Amino acid sequence: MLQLTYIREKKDEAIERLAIKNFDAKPILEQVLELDNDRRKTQNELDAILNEANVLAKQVGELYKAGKKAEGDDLKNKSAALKESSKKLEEQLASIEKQQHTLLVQVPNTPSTKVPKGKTPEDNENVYQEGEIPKLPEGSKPHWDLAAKYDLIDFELGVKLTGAGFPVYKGKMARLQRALINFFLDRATAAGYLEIQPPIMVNAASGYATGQLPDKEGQMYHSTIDDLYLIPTAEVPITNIYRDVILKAEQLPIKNCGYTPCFRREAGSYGAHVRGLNRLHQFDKVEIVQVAHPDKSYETLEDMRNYVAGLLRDLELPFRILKLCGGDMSFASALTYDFETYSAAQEKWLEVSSVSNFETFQSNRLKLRFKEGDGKPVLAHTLNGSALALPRIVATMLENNQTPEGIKVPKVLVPYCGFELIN
RNA sequence: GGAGAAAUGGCAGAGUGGUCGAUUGCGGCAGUCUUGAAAACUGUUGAAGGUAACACUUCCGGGGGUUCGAAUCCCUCUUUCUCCGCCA
Repeated sequence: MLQLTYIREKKDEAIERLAIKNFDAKPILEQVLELDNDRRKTQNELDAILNEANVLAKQVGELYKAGKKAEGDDLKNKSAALKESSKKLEEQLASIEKQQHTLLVQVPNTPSTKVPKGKTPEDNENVYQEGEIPKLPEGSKPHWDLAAKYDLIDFELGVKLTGAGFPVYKGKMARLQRALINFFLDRATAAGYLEIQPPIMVNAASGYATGQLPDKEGQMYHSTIDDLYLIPTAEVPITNIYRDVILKAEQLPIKNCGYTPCFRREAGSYGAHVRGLNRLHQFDKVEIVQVAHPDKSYETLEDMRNYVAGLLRDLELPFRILKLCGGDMSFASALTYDFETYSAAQEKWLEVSSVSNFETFQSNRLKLRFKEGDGKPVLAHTLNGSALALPRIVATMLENNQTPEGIKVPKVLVPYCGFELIN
């Protein structure tokens, strides 16, 4: 959610920047400001009346104490009249605030000045590429065929147990999943991230604070009996740790990481391009989250970008980094880097990580602030990134590393899984 | 799941209808003393809205109510603790 003071002071800048996200903010922001004027006017009126009522109430008390009952009763009647108008104004104020909030939550975050213009993924800027695109020999297979050939992943069994998009990993593949999770967590802790094991169900308040609710309600699995949601990413519980928190400036930056399964309903996305591991309802991911000082958050973003690049390098996967254009960015992000690995048998790039700076967009809703000395609390910046999501890494790994003898395991994972070859 | 108790500022903990945004202690910050530190002493120390700055308003777990007036009384929800039951 954008900050009201920002809209008030820099409306034109906000409109201009939101245009890069192809969002026409003018009408909605003007309405917000109009409501803001109403809000302040109403608040002032209400405050004046409440003040009068407070003064009267005190006087009534004093008069009764002094034994002047008749005069006290007189003031009481006066006070009762004030109450009616204050009640009316309170209702009015609440309604204005609600309208304003409804509008505000519809406005996406303003993109950073570094964000390229554009509408579709084709307009994303390819800022970096590394690693050789492997040339696979004749007869190479996509990962779903390899999974079947070596009995690694059973998609049909998942359908029997749960439904489509809930695969069953078996034997060496299950072990490899575990190895990847441990490898990612070890790397993150070595880089200074505190490991967190959060709940994988959250309440509605958490969903609202990180922005999954209300607009993406349909994307989450919802246990209606207890009104809890299965998390779509560890970002939700880990970021919500800092909901309604005022930190000290010295505590920044805060670096947390966590492994969780992630659940996504992904309603309405079916077809050939989601075959195999490409898109699942349940998958595993290690997430990194940082809370940063506003002056440092873009440095932090570059750190996180380099960190993720290092993971892919160590896994020996060819990858590229895209700076997302305005049209392809998420609602809440100010700047996003997407990481894609090249899946040689499918002959396409697969998104494996997304690293973003949200600036104050999340912290405004979270009320996540920090204090410098005796200063006023200031909103902190939040950032997060996948480091990494497993399924597409596995897909790329299986396809790119296939040999006639079997599938080679990257060296860094061998100590974690205890084998060099899947056959 | 059943019975009882509780929820107050960073923490501990007073406050049961009137001047309480709240006694006090600890912690934090500033100062005095000291070469410096500690100790001691003095002062200061929540958040939101609002204002040029004041003023003013709101907040004592959340929501609602009674009253001229609520941290204090009532209703309701949530959470925590104790006992019992069940259980990995």
